[in-house]
Amino acid sequence: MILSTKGRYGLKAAFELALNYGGGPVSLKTISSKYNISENYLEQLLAKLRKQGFIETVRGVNGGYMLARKPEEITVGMILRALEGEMTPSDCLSGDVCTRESVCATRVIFEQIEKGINNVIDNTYLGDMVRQNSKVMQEAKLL
Amino acid sequence: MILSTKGRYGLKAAFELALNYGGGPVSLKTISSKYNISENYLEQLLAKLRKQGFIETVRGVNGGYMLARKPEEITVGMILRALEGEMTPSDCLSGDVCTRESVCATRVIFEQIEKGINNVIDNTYLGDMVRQNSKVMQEAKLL
DNA sequence: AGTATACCCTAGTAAAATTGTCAACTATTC
DNA sequence: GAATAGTTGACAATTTTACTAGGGTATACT
Repeated sequence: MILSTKGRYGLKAAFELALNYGGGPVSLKTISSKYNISENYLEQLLAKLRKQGFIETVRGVNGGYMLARKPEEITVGMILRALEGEMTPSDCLSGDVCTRESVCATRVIFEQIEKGINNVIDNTYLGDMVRQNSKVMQEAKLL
Repeated sequence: MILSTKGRYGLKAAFELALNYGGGPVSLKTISSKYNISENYLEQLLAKLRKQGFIETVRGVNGGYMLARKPEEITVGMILRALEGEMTPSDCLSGDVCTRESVCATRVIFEQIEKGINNVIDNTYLGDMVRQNSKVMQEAKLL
């Protein structure tokens, strides 16, 4: 599995906040019970997103989490990288040693895989996900 | 890191065998010293590739490993999957539970990431890597 | 003021994955 | 039969993952 629960849970939570964008804070309990994720664990993931400026919090009664920016300004890649670290298939792309000589050919592959992934996650915004979702929900209603 | 050393080392070894395709077996020692990989560890990776029919072995003096098929018939994806298992970003794509309702939107992303990766690894053959490599080596010579 | 709610932060931890190592064994060649 | 080379299974160190536990702090409401 390429993504750990960090990325998967965190993206779900971020999406939930995007769904509720503009409607006040959403509590941890609400999210964790809706997606069936451990409350304390999710809290740690959301803390990471907060420290990196993607979400804001309101403490106290009726408090909770909310996106710090518009859903149209946050990409899936930003969320995943904040939680999982850089999405690179090989450290040989992180500019270390690379003895060249034949290794190069595998390096090219790693670069292409990386591009393939980035192409998706850097071009999809939380706002896109919300739109996509409402479309799916509408279609479901027609059945 | 998306790929563990299994996939990275294994792909390098497979590439080395592709380079030597048609020229008799290559010993474990040769590969492991060239790429600076633990001999015993690489052995386990090559065993996986052998059990899945991608490489063949010759025991005894002058023995070693060789591709079981032409480099033009083996994709990077075959090698990576043999070593790493299915390349999926989320188990929700492996047809388990998926409670629907909003989760769907994240599922769509996971599918797209998967497609992005597969598009690269299933369309690149070891033969392509060999050609790419000889091109790079030629250019290097000109300098 | 007091209490309940909800986020904040740190530490610990069991299980799994990763990344190997070791050693005895079998097959082949010279 | 000695040297080379792959085969196999057991084991082990380290790291990561996925949590759990629990005390602290801010806010709202009565």
